[in-house]
Amino acid sequence: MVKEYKPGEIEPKWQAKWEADGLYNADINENKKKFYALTMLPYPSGDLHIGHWYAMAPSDARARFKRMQGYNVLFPMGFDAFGLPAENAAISRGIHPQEWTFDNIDRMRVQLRSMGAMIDWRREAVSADPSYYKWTQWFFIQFFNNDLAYRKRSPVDWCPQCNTTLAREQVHGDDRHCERCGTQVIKKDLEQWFFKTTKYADELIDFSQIDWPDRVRTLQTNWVGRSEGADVYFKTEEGAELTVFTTRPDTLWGATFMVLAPEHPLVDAVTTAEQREAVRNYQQEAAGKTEIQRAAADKEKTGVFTGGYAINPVNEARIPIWIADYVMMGYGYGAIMAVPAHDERDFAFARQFGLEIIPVIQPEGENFDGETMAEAYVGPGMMINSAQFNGTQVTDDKGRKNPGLAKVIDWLEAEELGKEAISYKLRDWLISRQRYWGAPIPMVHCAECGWNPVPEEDLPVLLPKDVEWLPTGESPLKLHPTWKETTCPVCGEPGVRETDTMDTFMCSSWYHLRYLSPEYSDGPFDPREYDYWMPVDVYTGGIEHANMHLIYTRFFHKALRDLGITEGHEPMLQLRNQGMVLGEDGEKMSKSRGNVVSPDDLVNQYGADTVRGYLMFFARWDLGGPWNSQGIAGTERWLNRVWNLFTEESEEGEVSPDLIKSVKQTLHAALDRVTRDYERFEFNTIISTLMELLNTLYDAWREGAGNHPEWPGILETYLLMMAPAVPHIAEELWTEVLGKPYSVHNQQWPEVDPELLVKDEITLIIQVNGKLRDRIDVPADISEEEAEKTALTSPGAAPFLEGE
RNA sequence: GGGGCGGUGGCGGAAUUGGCAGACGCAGGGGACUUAAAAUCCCCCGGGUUAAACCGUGUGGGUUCGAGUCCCACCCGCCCUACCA
Repeated sequence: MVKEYKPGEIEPKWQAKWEADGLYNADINENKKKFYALTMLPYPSGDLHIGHWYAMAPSDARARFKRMQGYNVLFPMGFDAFGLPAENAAISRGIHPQEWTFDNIDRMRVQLRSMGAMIDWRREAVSADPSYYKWTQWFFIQFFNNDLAYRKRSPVDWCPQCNTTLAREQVHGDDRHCERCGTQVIKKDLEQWFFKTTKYADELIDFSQIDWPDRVRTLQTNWVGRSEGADVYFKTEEGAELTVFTTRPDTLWGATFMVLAPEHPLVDAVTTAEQREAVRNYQQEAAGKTEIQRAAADKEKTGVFTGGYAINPVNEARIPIWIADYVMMGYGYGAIMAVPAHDERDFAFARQFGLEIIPVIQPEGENFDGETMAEAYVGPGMMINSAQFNGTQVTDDKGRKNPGLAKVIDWLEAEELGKEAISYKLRDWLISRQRYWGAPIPMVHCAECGWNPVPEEDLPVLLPKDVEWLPTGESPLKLHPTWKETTCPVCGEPGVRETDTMDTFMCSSWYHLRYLSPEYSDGPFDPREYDYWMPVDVYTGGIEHANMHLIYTRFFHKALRDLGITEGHEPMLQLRNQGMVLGEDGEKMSKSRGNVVSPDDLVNQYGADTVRGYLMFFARWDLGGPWNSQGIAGTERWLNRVWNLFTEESEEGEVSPDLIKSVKQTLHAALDRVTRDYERFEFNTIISTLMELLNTLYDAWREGAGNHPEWPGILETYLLMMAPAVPHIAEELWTEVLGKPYSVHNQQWPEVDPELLVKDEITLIIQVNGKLRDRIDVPADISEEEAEKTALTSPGAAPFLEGE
């Protein structure tokens, strides 16, 4: 009955059967524990990439493992279908974005099916579908009605290539480039829609309820950038209020000048006639160069004196006001008190322009002199030159945890000169995009009534199909002759639609909810499904979204919770990130480099199971690494050998009970390890353990173990252990070769027999002074004295024991 | 400047968390089978030695009977972030 292993035949066969049987349909079942395994949905950019497989296939294997453990597992899939590449294709190739997108989705669905994943396709959701974006718009309106969305004019990042604004998170690198096209962004002053993500800043850095990687927690914590300190109310000499934020209120007495961001609104007022020209020039220079050079790392400090003065509220000192581009309008108040003695940047600035330096913190054994200090002192010490606070000790701690700081803050509050304050780097989320292929922002502007949301019964606000594509890349929505004309939902007079669309991260912030009930029309999701499936138990995907999608979706959930739409504080309990598959040359895969590995070709050549197995095996999943096209042969050989072991006639011979026992011990040790490794996302050692175990089984089989009555049971357990990783071959061998009832994927994950984990013989490792001298097999229940005696008399160790 | 991750054979990587370093696989070498090749199977595969000793997990110290693993100091690579007051 020797059949050849032909993945090209068995894989499509089982995929079709599983689908026809609805094997992986996940329905509410109150008698079973649910498990929501979510993997990040792809953007339909063309073909499925090996990176998609790398992310999804091991996630699928783990979801299957959970299913075999008895969970009711939901493993859905969908498409993040709005976005700029579709529009670029439209401009360059004259294809409508919708056509381009949905054609790609059709192709990717086929490719995804070839993976043999346990996707419940009934739950597929596509964000560009009107039945989906209706609810994206609905969420916008909920936010607007509850003071979480607002419109504001502000300087925003603008990509001249993509012709749109970007969220702060989408601007990368030293040179402030657009994350998509790499073009340097410029600042534009525009009226845009924002979400109040900052309202949740503190909650977003609280990870106490979720099991997320340290790396992501750190990234998000840094991104939110919480600083504790105080606001201090300075005044200009003319009496205008000029508040600053500082983390070091203890150094207030050492403030010898003040620096405003060049764009600060008070600059004009404080600038004197003599300085006006210099200030203007500097402002223009700063605005022109913007971000690019302002961010340059080791840049020399530049700045201009305004001619104006501020009064330090703690000692009435009259200090000069400068403007300099090292102070950013976007953080704090865009104004700082400069304490050159205790801040490196202020120190550099003071030395550059010959400004006064007054030390106010002194560690023991030091005697600072502002004239001669070589660098700013930022450590702890005792307050000096600080009036009634002289002698107060300040530590390294931040905020009120630092007793010295707390004392100063209390005093500032008592005297009404300032107050405790917390500042964040996190900005509100800018969601307006000047693009066509996105969910229209469902707002109407009326000269009388201002901005108002489209009534719920008029949702969705549909994208018009008949649009013209201009090579300038300007949004065709804005240029459409009639689309924006409507009536004001409040007064009924003519109104104008918002022609901007929403950032696609808005769509992906809630797709895990749409999966629950993609057909549901009474709300964004069916509450019954929500109650059963949410929260997501494990979320897998790339780490590149740490400061974007993964912050947005947490914000979204918390905001919806406060609106009574969702429950619980977090959408995803556990997060695990895979690494990246690089090209064979060690570089990032790209068409231009010609180092792209196509999963379709690999599936044609080796079959999906081999590709899945190799993706789990070839690197640590969380690290990834360069593709090695030779290495896949090892996985191919493994599956061939598995096939042969199951299909070849047994060798002649009797086998000893000892051998069978030792095989079973190896089997259960492997089972123990594979079970543990699935829990830990350590996929590479799952495959290597299975390979190792196969080698053991083959050796035993050659000695005649195949004739032993326990042999079939051993093979069954081996198949069950393989099933999550390589589902097709496991099914074929289970159903067709072993003749067991369909389906292997409905079987229980085997239990480890603890008795088989106990070895009856162990190898005694004999070390003398830490060096290996001998190894002797002894019974596992050997007594301590016996072991000691064996060790001391061992032939290997004896020569090294002389003279001890 | 700040933060994170990492450094183990020719390569990807193991090492049950302080106890046999290099599992498993790739590549390589040798052999069997074959007219031949492929496939398959067997053996070898860190350095060193006839064999041992000995050396060996980025470097230098330390703790320990014993360190890839813990502590201190440093070097290198990659990624993120950045004049954040």
